[in-house]
Amino acid sequence: MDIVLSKNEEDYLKALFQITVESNMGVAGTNQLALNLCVSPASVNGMIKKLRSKKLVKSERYGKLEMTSQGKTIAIQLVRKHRLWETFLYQYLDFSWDEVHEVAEQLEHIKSDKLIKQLNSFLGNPDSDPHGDPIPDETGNFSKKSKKNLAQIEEGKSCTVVSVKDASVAFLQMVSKLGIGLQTEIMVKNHHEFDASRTLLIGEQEHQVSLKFAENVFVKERV
Amino acid sequence: MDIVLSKNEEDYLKALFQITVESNMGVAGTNQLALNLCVSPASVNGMIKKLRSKKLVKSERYGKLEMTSQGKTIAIQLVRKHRLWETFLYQYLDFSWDEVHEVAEQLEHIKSDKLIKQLNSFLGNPDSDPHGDPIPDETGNFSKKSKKNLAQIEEGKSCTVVSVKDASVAFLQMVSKLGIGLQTEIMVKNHHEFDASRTLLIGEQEHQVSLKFAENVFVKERV
DNA sequence: AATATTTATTAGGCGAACCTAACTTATTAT
DNA sequence: ATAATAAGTTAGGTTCGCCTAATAAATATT
Repeated sequence: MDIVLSKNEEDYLKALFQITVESNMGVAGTNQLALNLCVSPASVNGMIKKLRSKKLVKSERYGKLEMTSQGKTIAIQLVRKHRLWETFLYQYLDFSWDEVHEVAEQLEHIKSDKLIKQLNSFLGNPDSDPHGDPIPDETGNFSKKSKKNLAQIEEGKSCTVVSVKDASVAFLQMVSKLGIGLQTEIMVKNHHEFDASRTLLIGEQEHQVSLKFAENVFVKERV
Repeated sequence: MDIVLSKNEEDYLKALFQITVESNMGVAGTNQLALNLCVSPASVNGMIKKLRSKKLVKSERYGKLEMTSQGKTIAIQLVRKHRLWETFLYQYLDFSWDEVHEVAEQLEHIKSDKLIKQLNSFLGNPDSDPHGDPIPDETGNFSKKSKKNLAQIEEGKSCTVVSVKDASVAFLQMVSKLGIGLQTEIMVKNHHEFDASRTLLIGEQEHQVSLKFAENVFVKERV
């Protein structure tokens, strides 16, 4: 019943899942996956052949790659493990936002159902990781995405910066000039009707930012 | 500076360390190691060749296997990681005494110095694992062995059973008849001068056991 | 000392996962 | 429609860790 996959097989499934979800047609190409995994297209081809025979990927020769529901289930559980571990590292072991990923990448391959079940309850059934990304439950359901952009935060509420959209140098310069970094706490004082701009309270300082700016900053609401 | 070893190389070092320590001459044979790792002598030979070239094992062709101090250091750090993880699983994730090993066997191969440093402080710098075995510190020092046999426990002190010596059926039957199992708490009420026998308080019941019996039960002192 | 036995090593192969180079099929542009 | 480009596949080769079978060295026995 319980299929045992190698670390590599798992990595392929996870990457494939990510790509297929992003390309919202649920498909991906060989080269795309190769690029993502820093591996040659030939290697991908071989692995896909194997995953196909294990009924985790469905696709015909020369056709686009698509995952079976079983393949997706496995990938989602890997995401779950990854994000639970990130949460643990962040909350209990004093890892910073940007350090968690690398270690979680290793931890997610540990094989033990009990481990992940217990880790989950130890963490109090969290529904999002330190980056604000949602943690799917045991059955694979992502509740609601708890990662929001700054523009979605209501007046009077506070939030913590978890990431910024990869954007122009100008944007990043502006970000740092405002004193915004990862973990920065921001209180949204006002929404202004006229131009949808926002007044933010960052530390002791008030700043006025445009809607466009706010949409490029990702935050996690304070609970 | 920091040598990166494969999971297999690490497993060989750990097993070799265990064997060489047990054979208190600090040496081991190829076949012995092969037996321990459930692998053919030929495989061991190949790996030893590699470890030798990495200066982790010192031994000449056809000679007994011996570890270099660097090899030992690495092995001890693996033991440290293993036991810290066991402690974590046991104390925080509700794993039982006999479930921890298998998962710790996987977790000990995670590469991250910070992880183990933080895990250690999270656990409060423990000096022994749930089996009562000592946890070496960052520099590789085993403080004192905190695993004791029941006969070493002073009058009036309490302890918890962590293991029993592999022994005769008769002994094991006696153990279970007294209501002793893993995790059982035992209070040592008296040492009797006459025959060195002990009076134990197990739960509500008092029992009289011989010195020989007490020496075959391993316990961890209550802190 | 000569032989037998145990222990260590080499030789030759297999599977997983990687690579490069060459090829085929599909798509796009002229 | 045909040629050029992009995308997917195959072939042949590498490394790592494993195997079995055959050999060489060390140790034990007569």
